[in-house]
Formats: sequence, structure tokens, C-alpha cells
Amino acid sequence: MKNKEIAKIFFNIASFLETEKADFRTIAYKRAALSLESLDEDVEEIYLDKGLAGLEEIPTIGKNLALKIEEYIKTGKIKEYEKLKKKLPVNIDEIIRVEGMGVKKAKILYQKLGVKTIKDLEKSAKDHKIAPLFGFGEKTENNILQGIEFLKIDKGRSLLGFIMPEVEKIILKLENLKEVKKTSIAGSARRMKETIGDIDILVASDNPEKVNNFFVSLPGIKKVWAKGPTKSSVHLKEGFDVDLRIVKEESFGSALQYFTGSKEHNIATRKIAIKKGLKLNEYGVFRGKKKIAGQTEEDVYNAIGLSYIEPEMREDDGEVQLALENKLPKIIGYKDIKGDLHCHSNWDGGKNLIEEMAEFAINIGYEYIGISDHTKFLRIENGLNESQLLKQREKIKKINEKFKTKNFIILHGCEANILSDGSIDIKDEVLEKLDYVIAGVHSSMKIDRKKMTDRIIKAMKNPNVDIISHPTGRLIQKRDEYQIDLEKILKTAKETGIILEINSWPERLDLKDIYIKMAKKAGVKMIINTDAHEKSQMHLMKFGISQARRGWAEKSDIINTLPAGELLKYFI
DNA sequence: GCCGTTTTCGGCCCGACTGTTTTCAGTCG
Repeated sequence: MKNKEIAKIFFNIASFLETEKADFRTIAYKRAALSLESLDEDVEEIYLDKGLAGLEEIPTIGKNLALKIEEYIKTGKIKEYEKLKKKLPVNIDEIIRVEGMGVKKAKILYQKLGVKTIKDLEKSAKDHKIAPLFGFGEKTENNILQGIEFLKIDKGRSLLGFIMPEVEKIILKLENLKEVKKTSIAGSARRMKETIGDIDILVASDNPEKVNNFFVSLPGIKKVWAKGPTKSSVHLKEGFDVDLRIVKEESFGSALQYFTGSKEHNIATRKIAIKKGLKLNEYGVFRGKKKIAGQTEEDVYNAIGLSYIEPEMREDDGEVQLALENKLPKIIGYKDIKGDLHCHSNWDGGKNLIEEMAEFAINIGYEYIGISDHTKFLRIENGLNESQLLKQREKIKKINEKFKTKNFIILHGCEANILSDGSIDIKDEVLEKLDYVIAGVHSSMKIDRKKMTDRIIKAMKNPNVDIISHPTGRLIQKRDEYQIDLEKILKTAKETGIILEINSWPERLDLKDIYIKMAKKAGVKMIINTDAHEKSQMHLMKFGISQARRGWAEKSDIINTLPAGELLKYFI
């Protein structure tokens, strides 16, 4: 996929152009870069398939940019970009990562001091060469040094599952303040993106000053970037920024809509407002000077003629048009799940007894749980062999007797291994005795695309296999997906009735949102599981659900929204 | 440079905060 490479070049071209003049060409390049970044299809394939015309079908790509993409595919270079680099030989994308540094400052620092890299920048700041420059000063110089320090320990984006508890802690503290009327998570955390750059929090209050002062003095804050009457921005010791915005309660809905983003979604909604002769900003929806909405997000969307759009869908990926036509899908809700079928017990080295897992499931309102321990190929995980599985089955039968009165049932499955030849590591005569069988790849992950696809398809065709766990094997920020032909896998899933898992583990979230969309389109059913190795991890379900929501999955696409009786029909 | 349920030309989302300046450009979201 050359999408990301070209996107990066377009971003940099925009930056270079911006150092000369911030006209709409820069915006066009930035938009094109964003659109390429989020494009599912490979631009190179589009080009090989349909030529320039195909490229021009991509929104934000016109004749000129299509030619540039063609040039890159053919020659590996874009002449205009090379020219711009020669004119301003600065690692522009690197330097503007320093908080407070933008392209204009970067250009001046190159011209005056020859700064080309972050290293040069750091040296110039340390030698106090920046402060005396016109337009700069002591504070700017210090901020640059601090920004560089933070970058050095910056882990980049954090996993949603890691950052969410931190957000909740801060929100809890804010809620305890009597001046605070309402709070909400906003930004990409509210949209439940799988990784989060920084945290955005919105507060409704009539005393913003008090809230702001309280916020910037919270423990763990290493640097206050900005603090104004309605907004402040800080850097936490955990390595990320938190932005707080305070508005009056009457504007809470419009502020939340604005602050949740995405940026592209906001631009799209504001354009709709303009077309209707309205203005949308964080204070409300306005007709002339008259405010016609703002208290709730529903009001805001309705006022500009849209139906309410769930935060997880706000990526400007067609949702605005559907909201305009009142045709949005009703995506799965956080309370629709009736049970978790990918749970490990202490039989395979998990932490809890089967009974403990079941009791926890009952307490969080589930109607069933599925125990699916690892099988024998995974020795390191104490995988169960055939006789152990049969023994476990007897045990579960007995435990189920106890839960009969509670209208709860433990289903018995396993998470078997798809071996490198596509066979399953447990004999069929045992597999067929289980309530259901999950199969997953846990070894030989680097084989080529055709072999991996054939391997998984062979497993899917085993009549005893019901579910494929974490189908692409990715570990976010750690390990790429296995090479697979997803189209073929989806086709086979549809033919065989195989269920694909959405694994809720924060570093898996596998299938991911765009694949969920593809699966839904292909008519393939999915199941959201946690892969819990101890009972409290069943709470991770919300991250799987959020991924499903980002993939626009509806309740009917997800089989564990069904009661046990109906669910089991999928496993016959 | 892109794009069209006002347009093939003339628009392109909108506002907050800082630092340096003395009224605003640059940066951020």
C-alpha cells in the first residue's frame, strides 16, 4: 500500500506551500492527504485497474493530484515535492511535531539559524539563539525545549483501553467540584478510536475560572501549555496532553458536538448548516444572530436537518449524507450483549475457576458465558488435550446444575489452534461434542498471503469450527496483521456460516472497524468477545462493542446479542 | 487544488490562546 507514503508527501507539500502562503492549495493537499490515509483500497491497485479516472473518483483527488499520484506510482518520486525540499531543506514534518512549532516558525529558524532537524532546533534553543530573534522570545525558546523533552519520552498515541481509565479519573475529580454542572469525554476518546493522541474533556459551568484553576493544579501535571477563560491545555506525567473546554450549560450540546469531532465530520456538518442559511459553532446553531439550538447534541443535529449521529460514526465516512436522508443504521448498543463466548478459566492457566467466571458474568447481567480454553498445541498456555476437554465438559455439566435456577448457562467450547497446514490441533470426534469451537492462528504468522488465506479457509471448512478468533492477528502498535485475502475469507465465511470474532482486547480490536464494515456488507455474522483470562477482564467488552459501532454493525450482525437458545442454532 | 440541490467560477468551518507586539500572526483543535 502506497497510500500512507503518498499521504505523507502531500502533507509535506502542504507544509512547504504554507511557508510561502497559506492559500487554498495547502488545504487541498491536506485534505487529499487525510483522504488517502483513511482510504481502504490501495491507490496503486485503483490506478492499475482504472487509471487516472479511477484516481479522480477518490473524493478530494482531482486531475492535478491524480497526476501526482500516477507520477509517484511510476517513478517513486514527485518532482514538485523534490523541488520544494531543495528550496527549504528542512525535516518539516519532524519539526512541527514539537508543540508550538509550526511551518512559519520552522522557515524563519532555517533562514536565520540553519535549523533543519529537531536536533538542530534543540541545540539552537540551548545556545539561546532563538529568543533574540524577531517574533520569538524567552518563553517560546523554553516551550520549544520542553516540547522536545516531551517528544523524547512520548509514546505517541496510546491504546484506548489504557487511556480510558485515566480519563475517567480526571472526569471524576472534575465532577466533585460544585461549580461543575455537566462533564463529558470528547474528542477521539468519545469516538472510541483504537488509539488516542490526547484527551479532550468538556465541562458545563457558570464559573469557568474556578474550574480552570482547579484543572491546571491537578496532581500529575507537568506543564500547562495554555490557560484562558474558557479553555486550557496541559501535559500529564503519563505522557499525553489533556485539553479542557468550559462552556455554559445552554451550549453544552453544540460544544460537545464540536469538541467530539472528528474534524472532518465537523467541517461536513458546518457546511450543511451553511447551505441551510445557518451557522454552526461550539456555542450553538444560529440563524442570523438568533440561536436556535445548542443545549443538547440531538437539538444541534436536528436543527441543521440531520438525524442524531452516534459519536463512533463521526468520521465523515458517509454518515452525514445518511443522516440527511434519515437512513442511518441503528448501530449496536452497549447493553445489547447477552454473553461472552471467549473466556479462559484456570484450566488453561487463566486466573479464575469456571464458577467464578460464571458468577461474574451473572453479576454483569449476562445470560450465558462460554468457556473456551486454549488447546494442546499451545503448551505455553497450558493448552488442553482431548481427554482434558472431555473432563472439563463433565465438570461444566455439573456446575450448570447449580446455575439452573438463575436462568444462566455455561456453554462449553475451546479456542483451538489452526496449525500451519490449516488442520485443527484437536480430533474431530472431540470437537463435535463441544457446544461450539473457536479456532485461531497462534503460530507461523509470517507465512505468505496465499498460504495464510488457504490455511484459514481450510479451517473454516472444518464442519466443527464455528468461530474464527482475532481473524487478522494484529497487535496494535506491536504486530501487523497476518497477510490474508480478506475478501476470500469473507466469501468463505458467508458460504460456511462461520462467525468472525471482534476481539475486545484493547491491543487486538480484531476485526477492526473497516473490516467490520466489509463483513457486514458481505452478510457475514460476527461475535464480540473479550478473550478474558481473568474475570474482571470481561469488562473489556465495551471496547469490542465500540469497535463494532465504529464499523456500523447493527444488533442483528452480532450473534451474542441473541438469547442462548437462538445463539446455539448458529453452532449446529 | 477541488468542487457543485445556490455555482464550471468563486467559494473553501470556525474559534481560542499565546507570545510578541502595540493590533495580530502563528498555532492548535
